[in-house]
Amino acid sequence: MKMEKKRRLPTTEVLMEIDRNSYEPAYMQLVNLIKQQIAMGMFRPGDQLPSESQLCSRYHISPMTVRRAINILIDQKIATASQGKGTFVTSIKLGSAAFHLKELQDFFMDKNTTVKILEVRIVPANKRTGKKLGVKSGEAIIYIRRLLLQGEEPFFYHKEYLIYDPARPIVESELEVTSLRGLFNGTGSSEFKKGDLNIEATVITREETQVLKTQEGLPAFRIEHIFYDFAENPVSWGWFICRGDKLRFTTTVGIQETF
Amino acid sequence: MKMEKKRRLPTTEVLMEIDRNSYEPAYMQLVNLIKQQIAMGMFRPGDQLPSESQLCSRYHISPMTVRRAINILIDQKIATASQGKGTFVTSIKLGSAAFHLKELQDFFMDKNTTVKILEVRIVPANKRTGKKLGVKSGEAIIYIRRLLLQGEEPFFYHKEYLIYDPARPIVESELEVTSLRGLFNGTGSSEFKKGDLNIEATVITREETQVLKTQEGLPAFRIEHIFYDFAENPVSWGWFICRGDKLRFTTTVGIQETF
DNA sequence: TAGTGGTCTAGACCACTTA
DNA sequence: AAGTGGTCTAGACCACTAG
Repeated sequence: MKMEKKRRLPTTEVLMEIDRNSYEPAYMQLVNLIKQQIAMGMFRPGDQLPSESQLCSRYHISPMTVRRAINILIDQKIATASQGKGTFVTSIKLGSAAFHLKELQDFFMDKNTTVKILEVRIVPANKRTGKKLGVKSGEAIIYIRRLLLQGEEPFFYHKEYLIYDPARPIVESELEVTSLRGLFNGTGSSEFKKGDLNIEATVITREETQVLKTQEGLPAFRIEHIFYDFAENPVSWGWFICRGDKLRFTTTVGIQETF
Repeated sequence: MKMEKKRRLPTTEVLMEIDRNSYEPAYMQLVNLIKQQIAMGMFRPGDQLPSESQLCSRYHISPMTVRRAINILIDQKIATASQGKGTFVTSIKLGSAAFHLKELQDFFMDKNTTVKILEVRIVPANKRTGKKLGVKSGEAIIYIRRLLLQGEEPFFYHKEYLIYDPARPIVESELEVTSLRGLFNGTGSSEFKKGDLNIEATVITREETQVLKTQEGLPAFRIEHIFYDFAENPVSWGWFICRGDKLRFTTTVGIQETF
């Protein structure tokens, strides 16, 4: 069965050329052309792709253009190159799969999404929060609890501890959805240089049932975050709890259908 | 506070040059140089980076080399470019965060990891499995249950439904860890063209407590997969259940410390 | 009109692999 | 020695944006 396919498919050979008048750049056309050939089975995982010079003369484009196309295939994990040997089609790797929080972004961009501030307080840091934020136990920090709703329905519960800077008053707008939305799409003022994120599976606790209007023991995601300023000091530590039935992450490995 | 920093930092100016004798390619040196300048606060989110021609003359490298460096910054989501306007530093976006299954890969590459086949059967497809695998209800398919252990400790429970091809006997080796390991690092024979993955939060069911030696109701991840062959037909559908206390995904957004 | 990024050329030299 | 990928040059032309 496998052999039969391997023998049959190459007969449906495509002899496409690069269209120099297309709006689509030559290097992109080449990327898609090679992807299609892989998808059709003309090149199988492990097979060697034509060398750069072969592709140059075959499609009448310069080495740099071929190079660029191949680099794209390589960082899409579709091919690997090794100097002196050649470029080879990779087989699909689960290890290369990545789940994007972009799916979460949609929640935040939704116009029906609102943020309800449940609580804002200045509190003394305890041992744990002090350690996370790099301040001494007992120092004043800001504690915020938010509830994110889509329409009437709560789906995210957010707790956050922030460095308290007496010189910088807590601005109302920072507490609203805008600050969270900015974090997701990058339009915020962004005092942050970097953030560490962490996703765990968890279950809804009794406290969370109240605000999320759901049942104790149901599955949930816990997305923890620490954000650092440009001096590498932590300024925000907190986490989102999201009902498991409201969120899932999806992705694809292997050849995508982008043509 | 913010203004003060902005005024103070640029005085610590770095005047590094590209070292043409370095093992590190010029374009990579430029990438890291710009990253460092961003990390130091010389360029803040929203700021415009020097134009390509400025970078060319500043560092005495050709336009293509500058271009390459900038493209890297762009697809690392550190900068955005728009034609006619310039290249700008982005603020960090949660939406660009990605969680990699590479962390899972470590489990599979571990030498202590073993696979115990709990069950292999030819079964008739029911309505649901038939739909997933694209066969009629009642047609014969393969059903496999595996348990993955690290040392003595079970951490993954895997159920899989496979297309049954009478012409291709079930090879013993395919049932062992090798086939799963190959899926993760790409060394397998890989009949698959692509796979769709899906992660949900869930809780351990009664059946799963038996094999995973844990308690009902504890949090867990459920990683579902469908793999397609080169003709785009589904050939495998299944899912992994992993104890929530054994697995977490981590990632970083913003400027990485790669220099 | 001047400046920006986006693409592309037609080579060159190097490092590595294989025979 | 021949073939491969990896890097880089010194320009060119284009499309877009802004004053």
